[in-house]
Amino acid sequence: MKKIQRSQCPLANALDVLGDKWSLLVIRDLALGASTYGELLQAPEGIPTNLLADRLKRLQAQEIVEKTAYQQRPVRYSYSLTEKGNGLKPVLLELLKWGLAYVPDTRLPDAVLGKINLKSVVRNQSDLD
Amino acid sequence: MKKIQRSQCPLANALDVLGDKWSLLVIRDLALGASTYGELLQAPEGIPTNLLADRLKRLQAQEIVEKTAYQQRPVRYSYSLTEKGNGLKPVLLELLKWGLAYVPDTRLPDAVLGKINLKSVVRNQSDLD
DNA sequence: TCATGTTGCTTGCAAAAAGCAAGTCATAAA
DNA sequence: TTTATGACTTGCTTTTTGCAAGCAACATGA
Repeated sequence: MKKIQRSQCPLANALDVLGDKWSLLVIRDLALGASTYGELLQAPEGIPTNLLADRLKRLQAQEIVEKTAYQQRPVRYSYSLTEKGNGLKPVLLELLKWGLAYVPDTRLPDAVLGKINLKSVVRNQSDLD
Repeated sequence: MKKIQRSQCPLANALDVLGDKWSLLVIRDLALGASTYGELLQAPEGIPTNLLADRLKRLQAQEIVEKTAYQQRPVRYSYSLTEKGNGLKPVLLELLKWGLAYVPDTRLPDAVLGKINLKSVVRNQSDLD
């Protein structure tokens, strides 16, 4: 069932996993502290529930996201980024900076401003921690 | 027919433009020196010609790419990155570094190695190890 | 002049993915 | 017993993707 890779280019391979409109938004929300399925559904972009389920499966298969049951009866799950997932934070930050710089009518919500260190315009892995 | 934006998040807006499997690959090739339609078609990933035409149109509409006729009789066109398009290079670099660091069986072709600031790639790659 | 080739696309169509609404299942609380 | 919540799944329509062809404007060679 595994697809063969389009090329050995690391960028093409990254896009095979992340090249859609939702995956990086899910990763954004996990990076900003969301952890349950319900919280991820609350994102302002309104991801359809079947797509959220699909993306979480794919991201788990890629070991970018992990799922753990944090309680039993009733069982409740929490999602979080793996180390590989955390490795995407510099990507999120560069895309964010590009959007802010070049796409009109974009801004960071105040709630997010507190979590990101935009002063360090240089990429810094701990910016989104 | 301009779509309304999903949210004001700069990341979401960036993904509305770039969130697919081909756009950033086209931008990669332009950044690496490709300039004609035919050259862009030669990318190892094998982009279908109708999708290349579509992506070039969309990227021009977003002012990420510009098209100029560099000769008449016969008319020949060259594509290049605008300043907005060049602003995506840090994004390409971070995605590339992530792919190199975390996706198995990826590598940079020798032809590309000469064109990229290898120091920054290597330095950050070791940070991720 | 005619056949052939090259560049830069467009068109048609089947298959895959996205998007929307509704349904399901295991509890838990009222 | 009814209602509610979390975490999804299913069904169906619309949109996008991915081939394969086709086409127009020249250029070149016989």
